[in-house]
Amino acid sequence: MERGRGALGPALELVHTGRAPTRAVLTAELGVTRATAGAVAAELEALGLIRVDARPTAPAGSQGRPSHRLSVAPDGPVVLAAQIHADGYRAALVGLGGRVVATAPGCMTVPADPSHIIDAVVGAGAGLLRSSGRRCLGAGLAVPSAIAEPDGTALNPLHLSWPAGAPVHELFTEALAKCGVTGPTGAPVPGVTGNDVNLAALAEHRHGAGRGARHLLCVATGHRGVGGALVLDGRLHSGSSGLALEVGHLTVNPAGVPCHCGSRGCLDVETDPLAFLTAAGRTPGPEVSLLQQSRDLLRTEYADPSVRAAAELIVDRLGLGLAGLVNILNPDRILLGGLHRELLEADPERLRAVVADRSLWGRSGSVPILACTLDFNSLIGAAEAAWQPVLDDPLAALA
Amino acid sequence: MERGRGALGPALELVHTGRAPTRAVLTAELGVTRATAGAVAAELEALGLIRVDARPTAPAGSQGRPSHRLSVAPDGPVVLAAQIHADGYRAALVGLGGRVVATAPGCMTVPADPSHIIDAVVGAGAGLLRSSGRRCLGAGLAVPSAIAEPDGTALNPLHLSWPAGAPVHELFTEALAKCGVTGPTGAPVPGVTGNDVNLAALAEHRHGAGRGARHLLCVATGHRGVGGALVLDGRLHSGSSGLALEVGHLTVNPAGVPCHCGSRGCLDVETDPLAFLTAAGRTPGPEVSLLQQSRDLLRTEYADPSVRAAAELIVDRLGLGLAGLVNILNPDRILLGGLHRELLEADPERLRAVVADRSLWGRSGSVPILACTLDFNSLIGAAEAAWQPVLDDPLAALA
DNA sequence: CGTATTTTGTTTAGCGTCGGCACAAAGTCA
DNA sequence: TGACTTTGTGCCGACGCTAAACAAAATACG
Repeated sequence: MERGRGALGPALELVHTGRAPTRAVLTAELGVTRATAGAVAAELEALGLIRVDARPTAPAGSQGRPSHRLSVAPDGPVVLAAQIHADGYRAALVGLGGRVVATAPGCMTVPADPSHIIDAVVGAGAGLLRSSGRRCLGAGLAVPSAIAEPDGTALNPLHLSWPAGAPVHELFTEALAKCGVTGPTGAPVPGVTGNDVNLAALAEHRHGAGRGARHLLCVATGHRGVGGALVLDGRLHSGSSGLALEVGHLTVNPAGVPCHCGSRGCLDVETDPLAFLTAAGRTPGPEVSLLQQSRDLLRTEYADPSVRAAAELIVDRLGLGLAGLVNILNPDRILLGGLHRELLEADPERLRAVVADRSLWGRSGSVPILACTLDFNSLIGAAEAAWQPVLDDPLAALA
Repeated sequence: MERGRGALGPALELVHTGRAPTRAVLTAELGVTRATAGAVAAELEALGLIRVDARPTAPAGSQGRPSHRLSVAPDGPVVLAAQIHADGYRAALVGLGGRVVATAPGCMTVPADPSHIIDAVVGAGAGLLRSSGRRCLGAGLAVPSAIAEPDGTALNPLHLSWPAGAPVHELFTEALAKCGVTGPTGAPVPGVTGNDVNLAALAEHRHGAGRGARHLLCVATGHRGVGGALVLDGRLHSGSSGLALEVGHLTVNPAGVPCHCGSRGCLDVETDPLAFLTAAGRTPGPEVSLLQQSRDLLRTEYADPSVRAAAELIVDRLGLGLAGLVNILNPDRILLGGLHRELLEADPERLRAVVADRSLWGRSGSVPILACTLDFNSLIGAAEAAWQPVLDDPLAALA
């Protein structure tokens, strides 16, 4: 008599996100009886997804029977996570709980042809799978471009020198089949594809600085342009065709530089690494990434008045853009990544003040603005997206 | 053995929105067996919420056994709907299916003191309830101001000359108790309060031009300023504290007039009725509302070049604002109300072209932009919000 | 005109999931 | 050592559904 089938998914998600360290809190979080929570935990353990400690652990200074700790199975199944960025690609195996199980050395090839690069990164992931010998339940790919749904084409892979409309999802699926990345049924695992900032936001919500937020807004800039993402009640909001949160074309400087969108003074061109370097009077070199150059500048020469002034200028513009987003989305937390994160950490108060001042209700209850905390959050996010079917229905996903 | 308790709410919602005209389609829509759908329908009928026709109706040119029509119970329970606007207030009783059962004559008093007006409108509604003798299950109030959640205070009741922060929800709840608007338990019915544009969007989604949209964006202007609303998967998205979709401060004219928000050229001041009248070179008179004046001008003098030019100017700015929202929210449908609706109908192609041109992915797949179709949509929306608990769990709401 | 077909609705039996409850286990507190 | 607190399990029944057979009411067709 197997019990707790309906609660299986929610329960796994609670353990996955670390919100259910014991069966007792699982009981409370699920709102079921102890009997059900126990059965659910037993079934998840039988499925090889979670581990229930044999020995109970007594928390200091508490009475009652000590509870057995619940955790993600250390040798459980994994998903293949892949990321393509301006300078190369990266592949990894990620278990439940966002644990990186194995990583392929990050390759630094300029990703010219989409099909080659996707084959290469999936090949690297497949190699990790073979050498680790672990079961694979899914695969996710993060790409620095808007991905149209449901076709899965990359609409603006600007700094990848890919053709617009590249069929990323199709290529990824084919590569997974070609490289023999198969699931429990023997068929190739399903592949999910997404924008890197979107996936990073998902990862931060599950395992990083976004934990517990109901309406999480994420804004980041890595190379050129600015990306945004919104996680609502734990699910990525990607709009009706995957193109939501293209925040780069909010006007933040009416007298600013022209943007390819036809307007001028867009967030995209006014707050990215190039804008910062230019504002600081530096000419970017070709050797390292723009993000790296601006990060270095910010960290080593913040005392220089011109650098500081440039940072403040960018912060003010970013604040204006964030305020606009706050007026529209009313998030309960904002996370910043890439250069925006560095700018926040350089002067947290200035950015918060601008946002509070320029958003309509900022004074009454201002929004917490925090830095992303997860390393490789886009990669972890790709894994999260791949885990989603398992979290939604563990039994179906393992069948 | 009562069957179909869990599916009760979804089933009622399907009948409520007219998407389940017979038990057969109810079966299909719910994804359950005919047995369950039949039991659910029987139970809803027993609760007095829906009606199952005694005689079957045979659709022309179809074989098989003709089905019995499902409809909302004509003499079922109602909710009290109330609306306060710049020129007065309105009260009505609304049944399931958005049917207005009774209306109090719209009162045209300038609503100076919140407590008096709310007492008056609830009093009018209570009078309707007494004379109709129908059961009341809830009450909703639409207000032309952002309403902060969860406290229910009106943050910017600008054209009501109310104090900012007026405790609208509290006053509404008190008025309901004072006027003896009681539910099945004998206790005063719960009151829900919301922004008028938000509620209008909800109503349009359930019964109007928004039917079937998964991501519905609504933008409207009635008097001064511009309001927005977003309905996601059938639920109003009001942000983490009820303040989302304050779309009025998107920049649509960098060289425009200053706005009270500190910026200039905001949607709020560049596309409202006053902006249109001013652009057409007219000085607004005090006798009728700004909306009425601009509507009259648009309808009767559209041939006048200055009027037409003003309309096109406003349409271009509105298009810019909508394009910004499309980039951020990626809705699958846009609905316009108030003057914006009139402007759309005066020249649909121009607005659609501007939005397609200025939104990032507008060319590939442009968003349908339609006019609101429901009369008194804010009022109906207040009723919808009041019906929500019943739709979520009919048994609990009737207990 | 009668029979087959199609579609709708109902009845009955049964199963899976969960809650309720009693009981057991493993610690702290006095 | 015994009372208390908290965690975990076994058993039973209730509830909410599915499956499948049956019944009903129309059209289609020979």
